[in-house]
Amino acid sequence: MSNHSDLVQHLRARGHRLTPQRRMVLEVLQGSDHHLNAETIARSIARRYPNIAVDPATIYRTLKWLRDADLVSETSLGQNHMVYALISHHRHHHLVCDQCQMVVEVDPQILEPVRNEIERRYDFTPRLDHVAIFGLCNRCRAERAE
Amino acid sequence: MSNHSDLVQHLRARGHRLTPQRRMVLEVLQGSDHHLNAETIARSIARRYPNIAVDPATIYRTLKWLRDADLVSETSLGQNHMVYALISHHRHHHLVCDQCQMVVEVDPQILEPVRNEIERRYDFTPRLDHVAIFGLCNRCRAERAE
DNA sequence: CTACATGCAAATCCTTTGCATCCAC
DNA sequence: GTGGATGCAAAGGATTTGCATGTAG
Repeated sequence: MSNHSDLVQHLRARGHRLTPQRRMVLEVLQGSDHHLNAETIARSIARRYPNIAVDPATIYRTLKWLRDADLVSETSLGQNHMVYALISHHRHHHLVCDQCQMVVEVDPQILEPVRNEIERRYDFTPRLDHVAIFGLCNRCRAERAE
Repeated sequence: MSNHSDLVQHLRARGHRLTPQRRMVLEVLQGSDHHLNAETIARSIARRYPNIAVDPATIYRTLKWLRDADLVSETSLGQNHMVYALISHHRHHHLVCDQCQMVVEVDPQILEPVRNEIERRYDFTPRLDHVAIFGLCNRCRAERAE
């Protein structure tokens, strides 16, 4: 389920109302393969439809609605805002630099051994879909070494 | 370096000024082995010293100062606030159940392979001192299966 | 003494909410 | 037609900042 009409159908089938605003937010999320915050989504819509402005409150309400429908992930990358992405997109984790806030996407495979260990040793099912790992990037590490 | 006077010495040696407020924040952080947010720290101080109130702005400034001195970690656990903890050599990770909030402590060794991979493949130094992994515990998983 | 830390209040940023109006179904 | 969605403005919570005052060194 990755294209627009599939998603629309899925939502309709669950009795959700499909407004132009909701379609536009979905469209932006589908057009991006990385995480977006509410403001970025609003700007994307404004750029694509220069004569339309969707209210921030509506963006936020739409995102919560999509999150509650399990279609969108809501993640904190340690910045002062949440970021959102369609769940149907490939899993990926993030390295976030404590100092310069740079974000690097990480091969999801890297956490598979951890998943297995946690399931085996602790009988716990970890939700490792979007994990943020904080630390220092190479540039900032070098900078500090001085 | 885990007791109060050691920390104080360390900071003094670096030319930092040690005020009563800073000592109190340090004291609270040393008295807790889990992550605290600014408000909780303020309340702890108020409880311990009923006639003193440290301004929130001072708490935040102190925490940034300790973070910049690499004595305290500043982490986002996906809530709307940051949490802080002394960077100690006693690492511990936690499994947190999304449903029943149960918390289990996890062998820190479990993340060592991840640390190595991240350092090797991404030239990034992860700060894996207090990682929270969310998911479902065995009880809640069984409950959902019904 | 002096540079730096504090308290206080106001400002900021992201996000949520109340309410009248609007529109998808 | 009607319940749910929108826009607007105002409220909210966490955090930051400006500035006068206080104090650690």
